[in-house]
Order: sequence, then structure tokens, then C-alpha cells
Amino acid sequence: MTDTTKVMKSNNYILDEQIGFALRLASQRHTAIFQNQTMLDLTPTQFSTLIRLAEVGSCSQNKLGRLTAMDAATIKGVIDRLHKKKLVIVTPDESDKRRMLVSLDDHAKAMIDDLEKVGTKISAETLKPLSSKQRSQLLKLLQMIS
Amino acid sequence: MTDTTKVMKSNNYILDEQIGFALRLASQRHTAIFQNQTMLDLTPTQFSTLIRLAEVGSCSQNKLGRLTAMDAATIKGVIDRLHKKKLVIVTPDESDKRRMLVSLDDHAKAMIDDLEKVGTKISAETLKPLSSKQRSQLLKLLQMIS
DNA sequence: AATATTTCGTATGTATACTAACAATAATGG
DNA sequence: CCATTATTGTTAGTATACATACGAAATATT
Repeated sequence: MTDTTKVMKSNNYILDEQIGFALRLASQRHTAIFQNQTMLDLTPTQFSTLIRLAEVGSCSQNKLGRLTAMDAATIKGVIDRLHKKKLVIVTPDESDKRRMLVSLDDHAKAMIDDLEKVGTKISAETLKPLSSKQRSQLLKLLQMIS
Repeated sequence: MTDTTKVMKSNNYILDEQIGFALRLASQRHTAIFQNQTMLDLTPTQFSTLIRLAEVGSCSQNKLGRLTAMDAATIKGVIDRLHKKKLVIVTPDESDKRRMLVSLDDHAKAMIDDLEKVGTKISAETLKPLSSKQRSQLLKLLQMIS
């Protein structure tokens, strides 16, 4: 007599427990929370770009991409759209003719405080299911694998 | 005498410590690891779709989307591309004429074991910086906010 | 100084991922 | 039974995000 269960697929690969799948779900949830903040007519990456620009002042386009973890092609599209919304100023760099200097428009500068408030709320909403200790733990673990 | 530092921007919003930013970085790193697995001519979502199909057998397109956390528009594109690669079979459901029944092509069925092996390797590589305890902790925390 | 390499921005193509609108079909409530 | 509602799949539009290739400009090497 043969126990056929012995040769059945051992099924030890559980998609829902893979880090990639879990990351995608968590990202989706966060993005949904972000987009539900209707005050913000911005995407998460556009938001990050404005915050970074407020920190560094003026910056070349590619460098800004590195500061926000976007490659050259991606940051270009983001800057184009922020420019169309009149939130950033783009001027050629005289000292290096390859570079485009990007900085915040006055209109965007005035928004930064509010952006940070909304950003704080979005993070809190996303992390609501976690205790304070769990929140910093999650952040630490994510940074460790980045 | 006035201490001007008192009115300076309190700068308590640190982009790099926001959950959304951290999630994006971690996702990027995982995707890079995934794509470096050159054995796989698949994207992470295509991979997930094949694994799910192996679990459930046959399934309508929209339901498959729900099982893999993709909306109708997204899963359609994924199925189209998997179909073009001859990895899935798509047939109209006779009992419900709205539905398209999706299932694995034999060619893909034969790949599943290998896919799971590679998938396991990708997850391990992504989580390499973490201890075993930290890995399950991270997974648990991600699932809690999803 | 001339050459080689790198960097910067741009452009194209592919792949998620969402919204919104739409038609066909199915299920349900009166 | 019929009208309403819901579901399924499709299409179009927008926005990351990557790879790749390219020319222009700056830097490094010889």
C-alpha cells in the first residue's frame, strides 16, 4: 500500500508569506491612503520631491532623483509634471551647461508646512494598526533591507 | 535680545523615516533582486499570477486579479502578456458568458517547481540582512498594515 | 593638447497600478 | 416577469519605474 500523500507537492512556497508580495500589498494600502487625502493633488513621488527640494533648496535634476530614489528617466517625468503644476522652477545651470537647476516655486514653498502636516497624518493613518514600538521596528527592518 | 532659532522651522518631518518612503525603497530593492534573477523572464506580478494559478487551478480573470491583489485593468494586462508568452490558456466560460477562464499552460505547469525554488531564493536574498526572527517580524508587521 | 570616460538630461519602450467609463451578461427584488 | 443592480471584462488616460540608447558637456587620463 502506498500513501500517495507522501509524493504530493510539498507546497512549502506560500505566496502570501513572501516578502515581495507582502511589500506590494502594504505599498498598495499606503498609496490608497495617500490618494484619499484629497487636499493633496499630488502623487507620493511628487510629494517626496517637493519635500526634498524644501530641504536642499536648489538642486540639479539628476541629483534630485538620487535624493528621492528615482532614476533619471523617472525624476524627469516627475519634474515635468510638477513644472506643469507651477510648483517647481527649472532653469539651466550656467556653470554646468548639462544641468537643469530645479527649485521650489514660491507657491510651493508656502505649501510645505501644510504638506508636512498632511504627510504626518498619512503616515499615522498607515501605521494605525501598530503600536509605537512596532512602528519604529517596522521602519528599522525596512531600512535594513533597503 | 531674541533667539532666532526659536522661530526656525522645527523640521520634525523626516522624509526618510516616513513609512511610504521606506516602503518604496524596500520595494525597489526587492524588484531589483527579482529582475537580476535572469533565469526568470517574468516580472514579480507575472510570477505571482502563475503561482496563484498553480494553487487554484482554473479561475476567472477578475477573480484571479483579486487573488493576486490586482484590479481588473491591471490583471488584464498581466494575463495578456502571459498569454503572449504561451504560459496561460484563456478560454470563454460557457456557464457565464462574461467570464474568461484562465489556467496554466502545460509548459508553465512544468515550470512551477522551479519557479518556487527561484522565488524562495529571491525572498532569502531580499531578507539576507535580517535574522530569522526579524524576518517573521517584518512579515507580520507588513501584513498588519495591509 | 588630444583622447577616453563619466555625467546629465532626453527619448523610447515595456510593465505595473490606478481611475473612469462602457457594454454585455447575470443575479435579484418587487 | 421585468426593472434595477451587480459583476465581468475592456478601453483610455495618467503616473511611477525600469532598461536602453543617445548627444552634449564636463572630467580624467595619457
